Amino acid sequence: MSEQKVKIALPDGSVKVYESGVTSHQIALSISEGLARNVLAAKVNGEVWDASRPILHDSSVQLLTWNDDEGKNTFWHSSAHLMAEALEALYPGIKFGIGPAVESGFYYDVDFGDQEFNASDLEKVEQKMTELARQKNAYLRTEVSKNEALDYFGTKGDEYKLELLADLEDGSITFYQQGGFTDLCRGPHIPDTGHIKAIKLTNIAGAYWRGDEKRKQLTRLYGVTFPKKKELDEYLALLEEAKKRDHRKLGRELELFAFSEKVGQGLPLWLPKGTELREKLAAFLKKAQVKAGYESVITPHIGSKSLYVTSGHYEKYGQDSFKPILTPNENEEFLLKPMNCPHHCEIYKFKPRSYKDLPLRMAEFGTVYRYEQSGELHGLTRVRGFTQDDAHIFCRPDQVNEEFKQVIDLVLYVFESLGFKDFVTQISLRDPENKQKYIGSDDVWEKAESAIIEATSEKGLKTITKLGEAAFYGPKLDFMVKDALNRSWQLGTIQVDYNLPIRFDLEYVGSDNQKHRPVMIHRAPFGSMERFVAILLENTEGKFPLWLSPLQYIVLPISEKYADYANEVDQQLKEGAFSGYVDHRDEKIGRKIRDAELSKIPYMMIVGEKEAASKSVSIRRQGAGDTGSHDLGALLAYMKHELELSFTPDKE
RNA sequence: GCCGACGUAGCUCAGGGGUAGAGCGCUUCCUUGGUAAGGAAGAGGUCAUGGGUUCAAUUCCCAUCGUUGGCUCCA
Repeated sequence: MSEQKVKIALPDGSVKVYESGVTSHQIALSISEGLARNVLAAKVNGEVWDASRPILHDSSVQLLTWNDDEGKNTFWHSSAHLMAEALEALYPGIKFGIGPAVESGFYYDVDFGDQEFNASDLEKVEQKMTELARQKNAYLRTEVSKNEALDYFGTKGDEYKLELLADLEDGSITFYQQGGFTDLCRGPHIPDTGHIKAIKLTNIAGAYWRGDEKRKQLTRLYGVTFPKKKELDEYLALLEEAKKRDHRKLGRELELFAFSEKVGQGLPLWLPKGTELREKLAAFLKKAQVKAGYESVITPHIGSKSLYVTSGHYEKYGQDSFKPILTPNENEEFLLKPMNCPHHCEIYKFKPRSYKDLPLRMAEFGTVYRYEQSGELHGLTRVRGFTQDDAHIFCRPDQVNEEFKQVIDLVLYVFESLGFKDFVTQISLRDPENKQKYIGSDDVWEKAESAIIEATSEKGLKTITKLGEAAFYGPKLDFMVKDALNRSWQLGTIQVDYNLPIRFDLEYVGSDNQKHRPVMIHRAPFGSMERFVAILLENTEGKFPLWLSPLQYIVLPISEKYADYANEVDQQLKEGAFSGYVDHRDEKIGRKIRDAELSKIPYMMIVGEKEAASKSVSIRRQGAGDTGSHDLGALLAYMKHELELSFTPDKE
């Protein structure tokens, strides 16, 4: 093999020979001109490279375009540089933090110094970006020494880049330059700014430098760009669509829940229909829990401060939580409960436990109160008073694995029954750099973490792992679901805890007649009723299956003449345990149908002369239009059948 | 908590230094209509709250409260 040739393996399995030093762009060009125009970067031996970077050795090459996630990523990262260039041109002397691509778009953190910048200036920046993009400036990669780099940003006076440089090793530092802007960056980048055809700067926000709230807050500018104007329009249309699924809007429209300034921030009021929905969800889970061997308990909303001193909650959160409530004369301190586990531990201690009693599975829809920072409150997803579908499993160490796997099954059953298909399972571990955030010894943490890792892998779950996301008393397996705007929320959670049993001195008598320490598994398949309902709303747009829908039917008489028959139908449905009502308004049928459709009621039953005469109803399913006339008795049987099916996943 | 934006009728929103408007909803009347909006009339607002500037503030300024997009946090 000559030194001058390289073998390039392409994803289709073909291998082609090129001159050494060939670029991905040239490879693309050898395939087709159109492809070459669209190539943004290339994956060379698994690493994303600039399309213009010479390939010197035999390699596998995957050309990346806008249709590849990595292509998009590169595109947006380059767009961040373009935005920085525009900003520097408009606001000389500003300093830059970091500017990465994110899930949909990019941002750059900027220190504007004394210069004013607000949302209304974004348009100006967009225009400048468009102007610079049209210049089709190439993104040029240069390798620099650490000293050169320090010198450049020292002269420029950008302390943020200097700080970033401090952590980098000499010999691995690259600059990228396009037009008049040079940035410290490991790349890769798209060939030139000309690819960026549609630009939208979406919002600005404060963001702490290096995510540290003790450090300076920079201005973060978010944006998104596309290679075609049409794609930007589609993206904006998608955002508009997402607004329709906003649970706060749906909660108001469907009269599910509300907030009142007078009651207080983050304290939801459940309206009758929302309560109906929530109670149906709770009943669904309770039924599954009875099958899985859980027992229900009820504990008070407050507990003596000493309970939380024992659990460690007071030490970890006492400063940031609602202050203790005092008895009037004795000044005894009570806390609003932030978690149910301490109460459940006390139930465990009610009497001596034998190894034969375990596992003990204690479930409670327990309402808890936490002082969440005001800036964090968000609709029903982040509130200060909420109800967990909580349970604690007290078991022997040899039972942890089996119990944990059974809980995974329960969570999967719940998710499946409610139609959540796109969820991510996340193993949330302790931050090894920051152990003082947690209680307990390394030894028990290792046991708990490996218990989770083993059980999830035995279940064959595809997981991601995040450090620093554990609870203070133990690691978790979290089930994350996205909202309408693609933001991830933790719903289900399962936690292994060796610590609270020690703190509460929980024991059981083993077969050896010795005292042993049980292990606790904390778990909540919904997470909280509030957040679960919120995410369910965003995922279903409020179009609930029959069994969940707060209103299951509405009877629509053609005119007031058929009111009696409508009432008769209503009565029979009520006797069949369905919830709904008759729309007796003095409106035309078209109007009644429209309103019922918009209220997302699953069954609309239209009754008029024909139906009254034949004891039938004309059925319209929400979203599906007229489905013809049906005998009332047969309909009731069908609806009951539909309910049965709903509780078994994988129907239809 | 921090940075930014916003707060006008039940809802969605327009307006703007001289004490307010639309559509929907609501009430009443007419209409008795067959599968996504029938017609008419009417009621409804201390323009979030508190200060300041001004002859005059809902409008401008400040603060507070609330909402919201992020950041940080999240038992």
